[in-house]
Formats: sequence, C-alpha cells, structure tokens
Amino acid sequence: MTTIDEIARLCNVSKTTVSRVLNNHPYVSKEKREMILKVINEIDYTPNSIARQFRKNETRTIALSVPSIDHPFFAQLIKGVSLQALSNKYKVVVFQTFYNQTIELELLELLKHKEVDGVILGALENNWCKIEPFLKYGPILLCNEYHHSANIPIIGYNEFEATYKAIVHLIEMGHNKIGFCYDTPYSEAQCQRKDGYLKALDDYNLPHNKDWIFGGVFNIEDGFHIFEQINNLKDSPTAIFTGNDQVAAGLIKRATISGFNVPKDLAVIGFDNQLICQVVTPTITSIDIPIIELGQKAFLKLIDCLLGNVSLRREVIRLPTNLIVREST
Amino acid sequence: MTTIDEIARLCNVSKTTVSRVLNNHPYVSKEKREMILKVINEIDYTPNSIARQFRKNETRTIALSVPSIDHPFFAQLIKGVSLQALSNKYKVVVFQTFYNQTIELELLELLKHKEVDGVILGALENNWCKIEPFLKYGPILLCNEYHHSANIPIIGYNEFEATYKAIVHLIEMGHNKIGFCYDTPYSEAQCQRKDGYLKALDDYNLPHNKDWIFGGVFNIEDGFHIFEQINNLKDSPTAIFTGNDQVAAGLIKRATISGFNVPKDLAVIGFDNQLICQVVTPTITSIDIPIIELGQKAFLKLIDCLLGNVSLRREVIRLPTNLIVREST
DNA sequence: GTGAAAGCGCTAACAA
DNA sequence: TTGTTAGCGCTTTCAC
Repeated sequence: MTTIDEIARLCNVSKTTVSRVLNNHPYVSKEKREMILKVINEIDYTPNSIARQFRKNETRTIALSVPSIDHPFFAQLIKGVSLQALSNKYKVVVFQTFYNQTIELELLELLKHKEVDGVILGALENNWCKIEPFLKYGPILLCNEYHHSANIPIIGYNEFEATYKAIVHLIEMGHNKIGFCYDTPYSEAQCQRKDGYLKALDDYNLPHNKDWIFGGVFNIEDGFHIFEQINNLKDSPTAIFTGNDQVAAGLIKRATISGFNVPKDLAVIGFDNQLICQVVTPTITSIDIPIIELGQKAFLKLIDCLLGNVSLRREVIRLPTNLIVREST
Repeated sequence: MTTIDEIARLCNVSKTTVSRVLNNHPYVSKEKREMILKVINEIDYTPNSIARQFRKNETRTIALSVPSIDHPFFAQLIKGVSLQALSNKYKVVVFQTFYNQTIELELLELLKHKEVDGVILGALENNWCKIEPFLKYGPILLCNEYHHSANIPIIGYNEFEATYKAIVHLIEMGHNKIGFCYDTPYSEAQCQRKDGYLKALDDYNLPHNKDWIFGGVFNIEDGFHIFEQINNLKDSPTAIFTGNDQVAAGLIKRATISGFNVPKDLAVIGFDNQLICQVVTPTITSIDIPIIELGQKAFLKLIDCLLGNVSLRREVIRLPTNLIVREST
C-alpha cells in the first residue's frame, strides 16, 4: 500500500512537505509542489482517510436516524440532509431505528465511539433522559420532532398551527364530526397536532369523541385498517385528519370501494403533500411542508455546532406549512 | 478523553491485557478480566472506533449507491441491505448519485481511500471501464443492474422473463398495440426488458412501433408526461408496460381524468408491486419482485467477498419475479 | 498469563 | 521554506 512516505522518498522531500501539499498549506515552493503533485498522480497515491480521521479526531461524517427509510416523508428528509452534506463534503450514515429504542441508542454509541462527528435525530424513540448523556460526546439535534425542554436545536414546523388549519378547513366544509390519527403517543410533535385538533374543535364548539382518535397509524396498510375501524363505529366521523398522505391514500381507497363517497360521506385530509396525493382518486387535500429544506437546515445547523460557530443550545426553528385543498375534502 | 492506557493504569495491568479483554481474547485470568470490566463500566470508557479501524485497516462499513433515495424501489433496496448489515454489525453509507456520473465515482473514491470495506452499486451511471480500476481497492458488486462481462457478482432478477410475461399477459388480454417505457438506455437491465418486450411481440407476430417506446421515465410526474405523449399520437397503443409503479400511477391518473377507461381504452402494467398499486383506481397490475431479499442477498455476497470466503468473480444471481394481475389490465 | 515495544499513516509543533 | 520528531489509540507480535 502506498503511503505518504513513499511519495516523500520518491520526491526527496520530507513527508511533512507532502502532507502540506495534500492539505493545501502555504509555504511550499512552487517547484516542489508541482513535482509532488506529479508523482502523486503517476503512482496513483491516495491518502488513507481513516488515518487522517484518526489523527484529526474528525470523521466528516454525521449520523441521521429515521424510523424507516421506505416512508416517503423520511426518504425526502434523508434527501435534504444528504444534498446539503454532499455540498459540504460530509458523509451521512443513515440509521433506521425501525421504531426500536435499542437501535436508536446504538446510533448514539457511534457518537460516543467517535465514529461520527454529530447526530441528527429524525425521530425520537427513547425518553430524552436516555439521550441527554450522549451530548457530552458531540452535538445532537432534533429534526421533525419536538421536546419541551431539551437543550439542543430543534427544527421542525408548526405542528399545532398546521393541524389547526386543517381541522378548521374541515369544519368550514361543513363537518362537525371530525376524527384524528396520530402515529405514536410518545411523540411531542404528535401531541402538538392533537392540541391543534382539540383547540379547533373547542373554538367551534364541537364535541370531542375518543372513538374518533386513532393511534399507531403510519402507512397505507394502516389506512386500510383505519377504515374498517371507522366503518364499525355506531357513530362515525364524517371527516378525518390522517396525519400522513399514505394513511389517507389507504383510507380513501377502502372507503371508496366500500361505497363511500369521498368527500361527501367521509372527507379525508393528508399531511406532507407527497405526489401520491395527486394520483389517488379523489385527489388528497394535504398540508404541504418543505421537507427537503427541513433536512438542509438541520444539516447546516449541525455543522454550525460542529465548527463551534454556535454552541449547542436550545433553539426552536419552525418552518412554514401550507394547506393544499384538493378533492378529498 | 479516556483511553485504554487510563484503564490499564487504574487496574495495574498493561494495556495489552485491557485490549485482550476488550476483544474477548482468551488467556486473561478471570480476576483480571472482571476487574478490568468493572473499571471500564465505572468510568464509562469507550474504545475509539477510528483508532481501531486504523489499526485493523477495516471499517466495517460498506457503501451503497442508488440514484435517489426517494424512489420507493430504492428505499426498499436500502432497507434490505441495511437490515442485513445491521444483523452483521456493519454500517451502510448510502450514496445518492442523482443520476450523476461524478458522484458515482466519488463513492468509489471512498473505497480507494479505505473509508469503506466494499461497495454495492444499486445502479450504474458510468461506463464499466471507469468502474473497473477501483476493483483493486476492494470488492464491488452490482445489484439491480446488469453488465455483460464485468467480473464481479451481479444480483438482480430476470428482467427479460419478467417483461416477457407482462407483455404476453397484455397480449392475452386482447391487446396488439403495446407500448414500452424504460428509464435509461445505458442500463443493460433495461435493455433486457426491451428484449423481453420485443421477443413477446415477435412470438405473437405483433408489429413494432418506435412511437410506442418511451425513455427517461422514472416517477409519477414522468407518468403524467407519458400520457400526454400517448394522447398526442395519431396511432396510439392500447396497452403499455411502464417499467415502474410510480409511472403507472401517474399515467393512469392522467388517462382517467382525460376520460380514458383503464383498462379498456388503455391497459397499464407497472413493475415492483409497491403498495401504491393497491390505492390508485383502478388498481395496478404489476410485477412483484423480492426487493428486500435482493438487498439482503447483495449484502451477504459482499460480506463473503470481504471475509475472503469467496474471491471476487463473475456470478449472476437472478431472483424470481411474479406477475400480479389487478384492475388496470 | 502477561507485558514491552513496535507501528498502522498521518498531521502539527517546533526547530532550523 | 523545509525537515525532525512526537504522537493520536489501538492491536499484535514476541519474549518472558
């Protein structure tokens, strides 16, 4: 294996000089620089990145956790983070937690072991007190999830407001029996959505009904199941906030083939405004959120912390959301 | 930062002994082992992974390239690779090439720089002659793509046969004007599909028509455009193989809202058998392929090469595919 | 069973 | 402008 010493020997210079050329340091004479570069090219030498990382104690790699990569929202989030990382010459290790607490902690071990310089959590499986101790090993930030007291940057969008808007829209369309779906109750972001939902009901003097609230709902198949549940209720909602376009798509499909008219019999509103909204019939009303931008912003914030420009401290950034009305409401 | 020396000092042993404990080597007395373990726990010591990787010249990380992560097929592929990597305690760095040749080569630089132990290419942007030189730095294998001569393991499914089956199905449904979509002409896998398409036409004495072949087609939006193209033809096909469920979904949607009856006026067949097939109206006939398994197999094959159990040599593995008939044909 | 010592490839003080 | 030297944290001979 070719090393820096080999180059130094070939060029009759010290390896320091070679290292300087490699790192674009000043104070190398033009002739030497050129000669060294020439030799490097000729014998196809490549610096060993791991040795560099070891020496500098810096990996130029960050870790990103998501529950599962095959969910369009998270795929987009990864894309945003990756795009920004690419242009900053960082690598991203994507960790799928599969909604598993242990795997999330394993991701944080990477930080402890110095295998990554920082971490972006795209979801939160563990109680914050399990996460916090890892802060001493490097910066961690929360993206697309919220915590009421964690002393780190938090980047998301206004879940409360987005949900409130959505529910008010349903109310304005004449509905007063409105259901609500969420994924996990442990998520503070999801709780904020629920608060938005309840606030809208209260503001318009509509009744709450526990039967109209559905948890553990993530994907198309869950959408299928939700329809069965709704259909089995004695008193069913006439409109439902699904929390996610996949769920909306599954729900609409089952409702339609069971003879429901969407939106007349059941209005459905999604979340995320993915392309799937435009291909199902009827098309899905949804909340548009800037996911790519969310990922990019998260990465840039992490880099700030990494470079020490900004110390790690609580800061809540909320990106704007936008209601897109289509046929399903 | 705590190091192995610190532990050694605290325990009055050499760092060799600590290292032995850390690596579960034999020949450490029970008492010492227990004492060392105890101290390690107490002061929360973690070995520095980069130092280890440096010393062992092994990163336990592999790189995986895909064109773009937010395409359901590739998201699933990543999931398969990641699942298997997780259980083998490897990390996966996912590289999105965005269909860009330079980025694909950057990924291979990781191998050259020893930042990853091996590479799985989930697509192929560059000419093989650009890729081949990197083989001397570590194992590379091809997954979901094909090459006629590359001397590496190739894992995919039988594109020819799958497409042939699909076209024959359309013919049996009474169609004789059948269109074909592909993504990129550089892809040998796509060429095999085209061969399957043409063979089926020939076997049933159906005419070829260049106007019915559409390239550069990847996602839902492309499906939208394809419909416009078909609709503008004087002599349009009555059935179309889209090569991918996203395209099929987009195409079906536009056709339907333009008053076409799918499948009567235009039969559409997808590929990949994603959940989206079940939520659009009409539901989409598709080719089911074991994507997760594809990713898992690819990882396991790479590990085999890495561990030297198997030397890197040409080997073509083709997983089975299955035609799933639904309403769109 | 255990430890001393070398060294993986590189960068960065410091000296010249 | 250049080189000498030390050392990052760890594993692995080799000798005891």
